[in-house]
Amino acid sequence: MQAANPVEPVHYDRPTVAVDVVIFSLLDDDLKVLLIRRNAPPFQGMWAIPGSFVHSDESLEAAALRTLQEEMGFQDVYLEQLYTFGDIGRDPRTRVISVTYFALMQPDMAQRRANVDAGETAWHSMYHLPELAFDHKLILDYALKRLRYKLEYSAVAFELMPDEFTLRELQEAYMIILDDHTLDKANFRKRLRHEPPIVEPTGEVRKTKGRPAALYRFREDAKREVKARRLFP
Amino acid sequence: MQAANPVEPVHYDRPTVAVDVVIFSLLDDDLKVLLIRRNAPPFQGMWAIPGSFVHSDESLEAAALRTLQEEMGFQDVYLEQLYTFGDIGRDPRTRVISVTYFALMQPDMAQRRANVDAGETAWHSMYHLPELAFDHKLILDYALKRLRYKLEYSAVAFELMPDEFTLRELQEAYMIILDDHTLDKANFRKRLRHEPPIVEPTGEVRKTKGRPAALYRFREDAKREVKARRLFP
DNA sequence: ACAAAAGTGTTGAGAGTACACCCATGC
DNA sequence: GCATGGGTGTACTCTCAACACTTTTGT
Repeated sequence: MQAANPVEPVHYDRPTVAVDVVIFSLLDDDLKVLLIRRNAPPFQGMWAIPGSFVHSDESLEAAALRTLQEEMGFQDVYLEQLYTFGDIGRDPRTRVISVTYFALMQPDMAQRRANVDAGETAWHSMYHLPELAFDHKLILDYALKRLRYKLEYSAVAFELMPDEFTLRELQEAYMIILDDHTLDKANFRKRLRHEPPIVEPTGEVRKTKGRPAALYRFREDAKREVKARRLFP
Repeated sequence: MQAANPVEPVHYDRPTVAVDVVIFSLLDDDLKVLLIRRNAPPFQGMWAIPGSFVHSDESLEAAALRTLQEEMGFQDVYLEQLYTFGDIGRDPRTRVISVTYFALMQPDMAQRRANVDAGETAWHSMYHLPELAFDHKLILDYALKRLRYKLEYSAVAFELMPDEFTLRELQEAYMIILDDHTLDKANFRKRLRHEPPIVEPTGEVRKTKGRPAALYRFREDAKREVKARRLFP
């Protein structure tokens, strides 16, 4: 709105603005994304990322949180803006600009989803996606790229893990998200010990078959670090 | 437009959508950004990032390119989407959602700016910014962060350099952008030799006082790489 | 010869990788 | 004891920062 000659924006033909939220979770040893089946044209019967139109009295992030509330029944998750898609033909009905977000949800949250609204929603594996409406395949590809990328340089993995976990479980999470099941156990753990350390033992253990595994939690300062280090505020 | 129950978006009260473009260039051994002085309220007399409202028949990128055309008279620059700002009160007149871009411009381009439109535009040092309208200070801070970040992992610097340059000039560019004038010459050059090499000698030299310096250019494949490696398409 | 800037080589510390090994528990 | 997974140490390579050094030009 900062044209050289500022004119009241109302003179312009305005596009519609939506938010779409890519909601990730780790369930059943797989990386899942929440999708909604469309029950009306266009793309009727196909799956889509949950979204809403942005109301004029709410911020973009508020609209994304409202979408989470509507689909999941709560909104305390990690949320980060992804990218804004605005090509002309992306919605065949009318011009829609979509500000996309991605959300990371702990598995216990993901499971107590109450399927709040009437629509048919389901977790889908990112590695076996159904046919998607609009340009949503593109959005998911991009979201995955960003998630993987953030995994390398920050401690976002925490947002997808339960409060307590073993180091093997954490390593599994990395391997699932990166789709690389060859990570070396010893080296993975060495990286966790690097300064500053991001996990700390709880003192408890989890019994498995074999030697019991120590339980860990994420350090509070590491969590703060994730937000501070955001390159995309 | 992907709500669980798709409704024609026209039912909603729609915000206005703008693009704002942060245009960087290296001039006079300084990192500069193009700003426009506002000649009407609000924020009259303050400086702002160039921008336009998005027309309903153009993509976001097209709107950003049109803004460049209007302010600079041409549009062949590096352009990348930055972030979308949509808080409620950011424009006191009405609700405006701003999709921001950042552009990198070679110095010869930046100099032949014909001050195309009537508004007062000027290059300002990123290190001595005037008071800015709206939330534009925030946008600039973020753009600088992203530029610095991209400098580390990709070869975007090329977009700010002339076609031919000496290695010292390239190092100067890095030091200006990173605001770190302690880079080691030998180590800087070693990094440039890493595979894959991103510069190649032209065979020409530039006379300075002292030993003449070999001229280099960026390799075409390195330029392509910059776009391919975009984590933010 | 000297100043000025271009350009290179050497060294040592630390990070990443591959891989082998030891430890605690249940049966 | 042995299977099962948890947990660690070592040795090798590679990257990178620090710094000293050599080379080519103009005056």
